[in-house]
Amino acid sequence: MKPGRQSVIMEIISQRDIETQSQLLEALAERGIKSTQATLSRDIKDMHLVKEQGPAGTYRYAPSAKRTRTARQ
Amino acid sequence: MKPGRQSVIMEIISQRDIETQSQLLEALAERGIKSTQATLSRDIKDMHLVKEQGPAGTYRYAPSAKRTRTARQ
DNA sequence: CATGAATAATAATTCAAG
DNA sequence: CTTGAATTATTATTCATG
Repeated sequence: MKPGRQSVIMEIISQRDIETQSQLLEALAERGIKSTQATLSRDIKDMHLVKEQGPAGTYRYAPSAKRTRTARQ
Repeated sequence: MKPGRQSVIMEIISQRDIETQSQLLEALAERGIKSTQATLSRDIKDMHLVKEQGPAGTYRYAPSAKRTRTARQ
């Protein structure tokens, strides 16, 4: 289930600002993917996503600049 | 005190891997700068630093790719 | 090896206050 | 407008379990 979920996570964060893992959890649920915060924390680490400061004063998850070639993709 | 502290934070994270704000707090203390976790959290936001996955499986603070021109500096 | 529930650890924010 | 102490919120990890 991991690959599919991670693809959808990418889609979601590219489409709208996600401030917390809870929000991401909800967004996934809306798309029929049920998971837990623990898993999302791991996915975020896997995918090299980072919580950055967005345009507004808010935080949001985004891809890290450096995509290490070490990890697949 | 903010400007000086933030400069030193930049130095520190460019020199060694900092995994947590507590570690950063200690590193600053070593350089004679005393602060608190609350302030570091704010500095990190100000400076657009992000907690990214480092080479090892570990996390570390690093500059975000996008330096918005919106904020000064 | 991926995951969830629970927990521990960490980080963001609130609430004074200078 | 910056900060610290305390608190809340959020995230990482541990400890099973499939």
